[in-house]
Amino acid sequence: MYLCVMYSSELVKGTLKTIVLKLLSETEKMYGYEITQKVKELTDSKIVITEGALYPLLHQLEAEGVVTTEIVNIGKRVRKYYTLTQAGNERAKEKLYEFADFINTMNILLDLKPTIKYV
Amino acid sequence: MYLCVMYSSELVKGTLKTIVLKLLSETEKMYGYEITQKVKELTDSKIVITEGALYPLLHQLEAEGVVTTEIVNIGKRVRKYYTLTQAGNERAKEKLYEFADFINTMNILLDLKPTIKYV
DNA sequence: TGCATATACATAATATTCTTATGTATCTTT
DNA sequence: AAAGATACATAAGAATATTATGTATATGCA
Repeated sequence: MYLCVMYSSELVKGTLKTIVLKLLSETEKMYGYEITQKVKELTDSKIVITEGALYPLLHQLEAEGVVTTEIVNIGKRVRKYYTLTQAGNERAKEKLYEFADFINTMNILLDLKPTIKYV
Repeated sequence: MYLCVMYSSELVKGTLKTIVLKLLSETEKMYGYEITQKVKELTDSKIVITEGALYPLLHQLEAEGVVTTEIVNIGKRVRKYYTLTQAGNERAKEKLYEFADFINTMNILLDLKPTIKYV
């Protein structure tokens, strides 16, 4: 038994679509399980996407024409790859811009200071 | 009729409690309507808190012992002031810290810069 | 070799949290 | 005098997530 420091679910809730679109926008094609693992890895398990949240979202994105799918057989198992459409790429950009703007507004509201990062 | 550029409701959803606690932590006491106006003002109407969301939250916070209330008569009208308890101040700090950390994680995940430092 | 864990999809029941609508009432501005 | 602002409150409904469940294959290890 170990302590997993995750964020309160409310916080993460509204950002799932943004996260998924961003990942798809830079990786050409990904499948559902891969997305969950990538997010887990990149966030050091601070954000964990559940399947019950992800799959319905992916289906919704497909219905909206934001992504197209491609089913690939891996041995006897099936993988469903998702690729952004052109409209999907636009959607991803919009979502990212909106989120960045939202963070700026929240910084003002909550009085958080950005720090300069020297790499 | 004018165009109000607000964020998608999903985004704002999870942050209401954090916003309210932050405002209360720096203003000693506030009433509901005042909170809605303050947020509207500070965010240039980009974030608008609805009463249907705020009042139930305030009642919940009171039930949890995070705030205490004080009813004040203004003429023939009634105002209900909310003040953070000591536990409420702790809660506010926690929520702010969590949000700052969350933003940092999202920045890494979405590849946005710079990072936010909560002091 | 068998059992646990990981991979990989999916959906249903439930919970949470918000929007929208409605209700009451007073105060202020035009 | 009417419209809009102030000030509270709650209920119905929508959206989006959690939790639980189901199916099936693949892999690691004891």
